[in-house]
Amino acid sequence: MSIRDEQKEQRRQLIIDKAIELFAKKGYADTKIGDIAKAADMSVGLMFHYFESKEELFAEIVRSGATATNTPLNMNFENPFDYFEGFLKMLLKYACEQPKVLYLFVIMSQIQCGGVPESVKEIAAQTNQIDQSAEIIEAGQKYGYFREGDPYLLAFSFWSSIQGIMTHLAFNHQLIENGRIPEADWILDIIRGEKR
Amino acid sequence: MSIRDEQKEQRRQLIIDKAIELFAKKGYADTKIGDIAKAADMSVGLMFHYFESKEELFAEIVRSGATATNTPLNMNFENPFDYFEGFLKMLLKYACEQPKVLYLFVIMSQIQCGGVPESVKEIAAQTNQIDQSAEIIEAGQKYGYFREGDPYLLAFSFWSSIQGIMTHLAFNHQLIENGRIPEADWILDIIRGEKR
DNA sequence: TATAATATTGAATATAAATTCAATGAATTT
DNA sequence: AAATTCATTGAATTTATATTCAATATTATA
Repeated sequence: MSIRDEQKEQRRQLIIDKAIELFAKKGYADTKIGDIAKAADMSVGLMFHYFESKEELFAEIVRSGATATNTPLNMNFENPFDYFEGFLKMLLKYACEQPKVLYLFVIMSQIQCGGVPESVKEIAAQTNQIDQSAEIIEAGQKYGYFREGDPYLLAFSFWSSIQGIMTHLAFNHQLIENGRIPEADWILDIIRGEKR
Repeated sequence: MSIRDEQKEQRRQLIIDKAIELFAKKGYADTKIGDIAKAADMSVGLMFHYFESKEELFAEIVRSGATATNTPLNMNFENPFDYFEGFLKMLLKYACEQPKVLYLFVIMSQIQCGGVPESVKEIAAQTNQIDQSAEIIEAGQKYGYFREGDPYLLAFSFWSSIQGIMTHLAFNHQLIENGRIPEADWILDIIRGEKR
């Protein structure tokens, strides 16, 4: 790759990093291209040299967010409850090691909000954690791995709590600066069944 | 009140009702004045005869939402955990009796989203359930009424779950058409301490 | 019925933000 | 160093909506 290509790549990455921070803090609708340009210290017009549109920039971020929030999925588990337990632990570890992941998590949790283009909502819908979790919970309830109740609501509650933690950590960075991974086992009690 | 005043009031209420439904379904940013006008079967221009602006219409709805979601607060309780238990039960009963409350709940949960004017966020901030609950939880943890853990996160999780239920009910009306109030005691386990 | 007040419309205007573009500067290649 | 390609800017354009307004219809009051 030529020097110019490398610099272009770095510049793109700079824009993406600044955009991630702004989108996480203010949401898609309230983050103006001008805000991102200012944060990346360049003119508004130049943004369009690097990205086709605000929507496409956001879409790229959401794609990487979908990957990041699914990363812990590549793991083995004995039973479905252990799967959630392992997922949660890995997620927290991963997020604390790479604070950018925290921002991505916040962004992913905002996608169903107003002002977000339909095309981006579709990207996120493909990796919808809640629906996937609800299926696993429904199947596991028969064996007592999970408590009784509407599987969708249990999954929703579980993921909302994770998002709450992630958002909390994202904007209270001092909580993880010592490298300790926050305690969050209580989240598992939301779904825990009597066999667990 | 004159006939005209009454009709004006009814027309305002019609707009508000249609707007509540649309705001709940699509969010503030994605609901255009034209959408509301169409739903209320009137011209866009006429909307401004009844409401100063889209923002003011929304603000009025949010104000009524703040009242509605706080209504169950007027009650007695023995200890702080019972307070949450009673609140939850009353809320569910109230919401199922008046389905409009469900929409208001959905709207209240969207206010921190992007595209919502600052002035409206401030209205909602005044009745912030999470912060209020966090204080109660923190105080009650000393006596074992609530589980250990970050009080803010516990409160966040508790309220997220309630919002999940409310949203679920709002858009799956058949779940309450038989008049039965849905079972949701598991939400209390999120915050329950060993003394409860 | 005549007059005044209010309701309603559709077209014109305002606004804010994204996007395009022509011109310029800087770097790379020949 | 001349020519070519890419980076950058700031100003002009577009676009999508909210908002205003002059004109008209409807209803209430005298």
